[in-house]
Amino acid sequence: MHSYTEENYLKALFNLANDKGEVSPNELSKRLAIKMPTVNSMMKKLAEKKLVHYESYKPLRLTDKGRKEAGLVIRKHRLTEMFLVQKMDFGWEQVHEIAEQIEHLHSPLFFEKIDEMLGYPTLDPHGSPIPDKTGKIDWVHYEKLSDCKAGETVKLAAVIQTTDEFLKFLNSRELHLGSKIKIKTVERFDGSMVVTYNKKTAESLSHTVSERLLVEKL
Amino acid sequence: MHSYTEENYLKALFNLANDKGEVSPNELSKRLAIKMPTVNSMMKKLAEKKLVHYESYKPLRLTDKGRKEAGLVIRKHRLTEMFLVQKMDFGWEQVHEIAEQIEHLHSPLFFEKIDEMLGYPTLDPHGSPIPDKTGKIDWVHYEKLSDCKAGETVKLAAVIQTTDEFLKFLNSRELHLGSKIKIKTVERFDGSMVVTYNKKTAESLSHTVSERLLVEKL
DNA sequence: TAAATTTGTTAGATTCGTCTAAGTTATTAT
DNA sequence: ATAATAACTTAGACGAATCTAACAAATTTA
Repeated sequence: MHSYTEENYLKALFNLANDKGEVSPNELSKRLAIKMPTVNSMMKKLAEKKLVHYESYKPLRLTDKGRKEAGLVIRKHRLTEMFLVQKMDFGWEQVHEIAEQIEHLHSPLFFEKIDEMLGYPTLDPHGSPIPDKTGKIDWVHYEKLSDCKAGETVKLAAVIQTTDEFLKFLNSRELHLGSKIKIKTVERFDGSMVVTYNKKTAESLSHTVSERLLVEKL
Repeated sequence: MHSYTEENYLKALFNLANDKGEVSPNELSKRLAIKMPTVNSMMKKLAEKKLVHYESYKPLRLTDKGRKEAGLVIRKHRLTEMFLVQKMDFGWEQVHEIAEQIEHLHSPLFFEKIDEMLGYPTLDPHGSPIPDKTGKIDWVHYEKLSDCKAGETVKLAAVIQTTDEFLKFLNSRELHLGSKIKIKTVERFDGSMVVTYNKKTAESLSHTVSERLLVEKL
């Protein structure tokens, strides 16, 4: 079993991994708000445990084992978020903090029960995929709303970089997963969009917002 | 805020306290399965924090502050147990382990929600009182079944020393909180009792069992 | 390409919670 | 009442996870 701390490093490595699966020590240090030397020594420790590939001055990569462990922690996190929203009536902007703690519980029974109560969900409340019991993620390809063109109609499928403030912002605009969005115009200048959704009058979305919204084309 | 570890010491002190509110370092050491010197230094630390009264070679006592903090941890534990049983359909013998972990979460919101969903319960699934939001316990006086006499009819109100095995034993005998128990005979020799309950034929309960069952006289 | 900057590493210190070994005080038993 | 035992304390070590200071390598910029 891994410590609370180790689990957090694994999760961060997983979440930061680019298409090559590589993460720089510096990125990791910033993400965790932990100084580089600490990260460095933890990477050596995780390398000892065969969870991370570590070589001096090279990017970090999770091993298959490390990726699986990370996936299982993320699974617990996302199942928990789903449970909090669906069974305990929390808002999608409230659940991250709580799930950050519950994800570290050691109780297969507890998470199996949650999974069952939820009907074995595959997506969390923000539209992110829930890893399966082997830690694997079934990646679905969505497009960023910011990559869509005027005239298209799309459905909001997932939200990324889900900070508290961003989710509250979406709440205030009544934008939810599943919202059907029609793109009226796209500004050349700043990439902002005018859109309509939910029978409402036109709303303007900045590029900062639209690149964090993942959509499915209809 | 107190650490996970400190919370466990406070809880153990609370649970071990006798009528004088005193606990010996040795008892505490045994309960926590932590060696005496470690307990000793932790007591000094908690004394620094004004959570424990500590004097060399004297019994330990929680301060008012310490008792409050302990009560609040126990509150979270018992609310959690109630939630697991009532809302997640766990058995009363399954919830202790999970609650031992969840009790250390730092999220007032989470526990308030649980409390609300449960309708502000005052007893946990084993009949133990749930401390209020100030950490205070509303002690109710029940009698031990072992102190009752032949001919009496009582209602099972609470179970103490609730180990896994003991609760499973009660399950196997179909003894639940609320069961109405008629005491047929009491053995002089070993204190065992023959009782009937739940329309069943007579069952024999050893003294070891009956002294862990708290009852209300009817 | 050489200097400046950023990134990464090493070395050594600190805090927390634990331990063992050894000594001291209190309690129990003879 | 003294010896034996049990309870308690002190001293010192250790691993985990963190830090700062100083140095080394890689990258960027001039």
